[in-house]
Amino acid sequence: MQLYNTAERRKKEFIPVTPGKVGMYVCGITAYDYCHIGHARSAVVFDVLARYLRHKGLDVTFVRNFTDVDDKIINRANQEGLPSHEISEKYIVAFHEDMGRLGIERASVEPKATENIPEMIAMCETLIGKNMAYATPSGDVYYRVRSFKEYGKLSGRDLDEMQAGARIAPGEEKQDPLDFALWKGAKPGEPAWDSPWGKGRPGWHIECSAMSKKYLPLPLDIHGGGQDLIFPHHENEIAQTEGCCDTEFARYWVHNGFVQVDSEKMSKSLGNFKTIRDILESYLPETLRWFLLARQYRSPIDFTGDAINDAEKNQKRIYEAVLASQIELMGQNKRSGNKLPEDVRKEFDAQVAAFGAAMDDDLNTAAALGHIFSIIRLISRVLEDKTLRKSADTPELLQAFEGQRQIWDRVLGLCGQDPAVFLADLKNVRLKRANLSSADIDHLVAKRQEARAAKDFAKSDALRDELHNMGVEIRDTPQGVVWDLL
RNA sequence: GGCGGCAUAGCCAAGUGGUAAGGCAGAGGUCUGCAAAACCUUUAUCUCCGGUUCAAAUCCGGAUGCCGCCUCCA
Repeated sequence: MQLYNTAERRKKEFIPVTPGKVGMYVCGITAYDYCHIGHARSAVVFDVLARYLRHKGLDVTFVRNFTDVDDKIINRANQEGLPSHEISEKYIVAFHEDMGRLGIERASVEPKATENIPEMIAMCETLIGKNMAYATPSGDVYYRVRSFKEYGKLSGRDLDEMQAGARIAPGEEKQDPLDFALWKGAKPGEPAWDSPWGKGRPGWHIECSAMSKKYLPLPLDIHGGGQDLIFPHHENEIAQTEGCCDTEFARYWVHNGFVQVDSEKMSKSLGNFKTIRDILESYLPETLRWFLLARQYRSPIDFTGDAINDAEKNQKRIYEAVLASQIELMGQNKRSGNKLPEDVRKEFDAQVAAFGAAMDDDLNTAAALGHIFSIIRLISRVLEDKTLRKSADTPELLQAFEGQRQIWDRVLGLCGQDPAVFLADLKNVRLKRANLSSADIDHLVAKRQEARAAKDFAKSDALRDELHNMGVEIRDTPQGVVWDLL
């Protein structure tokens, strides 16, 4: 498959270092708040990448860390008057809850920074020994950026141009404005660990270098994260790991694009943060997942009411088709001797192939979803046509469809639920959103049925209009009346 | 100021050299007491200008607009 490598700014064939095995490291969260939709995107993207590589038969070791010691956590702890580890533990639990609902599989290893302090200290010592880092009198350790010749290669930056804008903040003891902290001497009240430089805590960047090196062989096949991490975080990781180990750090740098909300960047100041749990008050988890996969992972995506509603409509139609197909398969309908037209099966196979080609092309889930829809439409067409539906080989086609559905579930985490359950859940969440009750609607529907039975169409149509104004659509089917939300 | 990205129909969104996937919305049709749902049919020359090529949405140059990173951030 082709994968876009940020370091080279192009797609290239993905070839693991060790045939058949993939080592993948993705920067996880700093646990100081509930996860927002941006975290959800990153998690979904790399979840799908891992699932797809496994689907292709590769043995994937997926490491996703937790940063559980950091300024933001300490600030939060001070605000709430709690120890910092209680804050990080709380939000790690919340992370697992939220991501579990979104169908994110657990990583192979989920290390916490605080459980790998000795490895971080060891890396700092090695770098100091190589004269690539230095300790200061107050117990900080800084990386000497000028000592790493290739600094800037991932993000395409030039040290001399960066120099101009860089400054040393008051209180810092850097030898060069561009140097960054590997280890921070402890301030009173902060969590701290013993080190050769006194009590302190690790800098953010060294965590990922130490944990990736500990749990995976170098070079990593894939290192992932959000686009914002390219600089400085990933650039610094490269400097640390390559400076320390004299080996290439990662073969493929994969970065997901940002999520915007109503065309604006999510930020605390704008107050437009959308947490996963907020969204899941009003939408099903799989709908959010569909929304996030409906665009290529590198593009920015805009979270809007229309966009998430679109995702919901799409899923509804697909699950309805799945339901119809399963009913047909379980039924004992008499089969005619006719075969399906050749082009039906041809089209099915072509769309299945196109799905795989899309996934192989830098995980193009947006195109892949398009092909799912083409298959859905084909299946619906067969089920809609009385002759095609009864064809001798229709069950065979529907079985093949079922097989694909299972692949979509396994690879994308979509379309895998029992359709009746999904559609019932969907109806409930939409009722909740519309602030309507099922019982009230049933009552009006029953009244309309009475009028219809009495052939009082004026009254029955009036009731239907009333329901329509409430946002409820009536459908008269051979099996009786059903209603649905608009 | 430095680095990078994007610009495709009313909306969302694929497509990196050979004459524009898919979805939503819209239009027409089948079905229906009338509807609805479903199904069928249908809706674009790709921001602008110039260049390369037999051939460009796709490559190159320029213009305009939007966005991200450069400080914590998925």
